[in-house]
Amino acid sequence: MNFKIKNRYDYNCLKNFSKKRGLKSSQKRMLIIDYFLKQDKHYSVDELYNHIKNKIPGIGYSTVYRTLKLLAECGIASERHFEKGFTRFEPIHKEEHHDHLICTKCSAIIEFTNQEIEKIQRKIARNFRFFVSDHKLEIYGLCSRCAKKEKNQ
Amino acid sequence: MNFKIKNRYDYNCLKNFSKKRGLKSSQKRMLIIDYFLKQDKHYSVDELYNHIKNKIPGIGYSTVYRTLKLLAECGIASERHFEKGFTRFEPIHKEEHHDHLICTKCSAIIEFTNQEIEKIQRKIARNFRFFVSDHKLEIYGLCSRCAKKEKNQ
DNA sequence: CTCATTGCAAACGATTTGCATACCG
DNA sequence: CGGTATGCAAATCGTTTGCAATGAG
Repeated sequence: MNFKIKNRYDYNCLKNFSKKRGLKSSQKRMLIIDYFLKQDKHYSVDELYNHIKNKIPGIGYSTVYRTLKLLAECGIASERHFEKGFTRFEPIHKEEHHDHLICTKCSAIIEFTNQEIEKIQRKIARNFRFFVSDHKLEIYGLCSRCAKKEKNQ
Repeated sequence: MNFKIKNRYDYNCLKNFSKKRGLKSSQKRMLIIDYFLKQDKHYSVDELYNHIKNKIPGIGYSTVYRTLKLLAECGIASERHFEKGFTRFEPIHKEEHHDHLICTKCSAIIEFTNQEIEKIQRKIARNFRFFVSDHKLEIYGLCSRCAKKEKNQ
């Protein structure tokens, strides 16, 4: 098949995971993964499904759902529970951890990285003899655009 | 009625909010709020309902649910979406913001506060011209007890 | 051929709501 | 009395799963 995952790391992850689990490959799944990784956004299953159903005719909701879960399981994507009552998936870029600014008005999501915070978090964890596996920093508020609109009213 | 909310601040919040919305007070609601604030834990609706149904005979799930939503709306409690697919509510103590260490094994939740982090967050927000209203820092991993167990196996 | 993948519809669990009744002011 | 609060059951929403048909190795 011609559908290659751009990132070598992700590709190996998936390959190893598939082997371990005895999974087969499939055209549809690869197309979804390809699209998801290329877009590099914070998709809910619903959003991704709606974006993709034109591009992959006859695709089912469960397939998108199952593919995202799969990516989460093999560590290529991570599940996030921002504000509302549903899950968003985002590609993980192993190189560096990032955190989020989330606009409560327009739902824009801005990513940022900050080494100081990483450092402090490690310090805090040490204090509590806590063995860190992951962390999430989410800053909620208004993005510059929405803040401006708010002011002008 | 004899059921007073200990914290003056919370009490005023609720009073103002009720006035604005034309709400009446009710014995059951006050009992729930009282219990919730006194316990000061991270309850899911389900947990709180189960703890409280012995203490308040005939109490309904929706009442607990509606009361927690109400507290969230008037700013006395905040809704958190930790790991799993349900919501937890925690009392907000206006005095100082705190964050969480969450054990992925036993679900223990440890609270902590750290001024440095607050400072850095404000700095980051400024960089993005982001108007912060709230933030959440969650560190996931193993608490000391679970980490020890893990090691011994 | 064997077994994984898929689409569909139906199950599920958490949350939310409609409605008749109970309660508050 | 007029309108809010409550309990119950039923609706809703996102997520999961069973199953028969399809696809991959």
